[in-house]
Amino acid sequence: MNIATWNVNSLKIRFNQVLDFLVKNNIDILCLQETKLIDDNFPHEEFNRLGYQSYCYGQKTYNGVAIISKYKAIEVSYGIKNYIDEQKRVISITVNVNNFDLRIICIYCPNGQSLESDKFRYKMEWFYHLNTFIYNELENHKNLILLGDYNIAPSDDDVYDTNIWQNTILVSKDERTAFTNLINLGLNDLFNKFDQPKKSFTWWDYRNYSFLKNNGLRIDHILASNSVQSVCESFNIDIEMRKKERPSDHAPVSIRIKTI
DNA sequence: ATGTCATTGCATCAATGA
Repeated sequence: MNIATWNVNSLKIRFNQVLDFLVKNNIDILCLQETKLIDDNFPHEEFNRLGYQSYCYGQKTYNGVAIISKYKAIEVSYGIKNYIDEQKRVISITVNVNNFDLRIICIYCPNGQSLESDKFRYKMEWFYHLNTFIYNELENHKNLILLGDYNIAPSDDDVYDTNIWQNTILVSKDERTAFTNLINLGLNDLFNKFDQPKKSFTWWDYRNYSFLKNNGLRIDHILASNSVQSVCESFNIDIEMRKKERPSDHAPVSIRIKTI
């Protein structure tokens, strides 16, 4: 079973690339971020035609998340439970595959802009509520995967230049603590389960030929509970999609898990 | 490297967010 996450930076613009990615990689479940589509405009029929169900939680202009799945969801939930947030950043589904209940949570974490900004305070508040939410989700779902754009590079290995990326947004101590706090709930960063090339990144700024120079950050992550980690067979960052014409600034990240 | 890209509103570009 192949499960992926991708910040597409507008599903409208990236639609054909998404279809291509799904088919070429035989993706079973894809989590999307920054769809930038209201739910009325979501292309459910087109995904249907390829054999996928789709679940969306979007808004105009900004944010927006969705899950595309070959398996029909037995449960769908929107947002972070008990946290009122106008920004559409979280959607979760449960699927049942061969009597294996799998909880998939797709997240688009706030960027935070700069450490002094109101947006940073919102980011920290948001992660606090996400943590409580995931704690509760883990109580109810043993097999859980949390995928998406975290807007946090967890360690200095996850940035191309530690001189530039030091005590700034995406790498600050507080943000890294928020990431560690999620791990401490009983999750594993599946990137670390396998040997990875040095300088593996998932996002490159559109500016300054960043991708050409591999000036990137690893901010898109797949975290999984122990039971899911134990059946995970591979982890891949698909940088080919970042090489396409008119690409997203993020590359898709995917895993393969043994279906029980 | 604040030298790109996507969206919106009312415009044939500026403002905003990432």
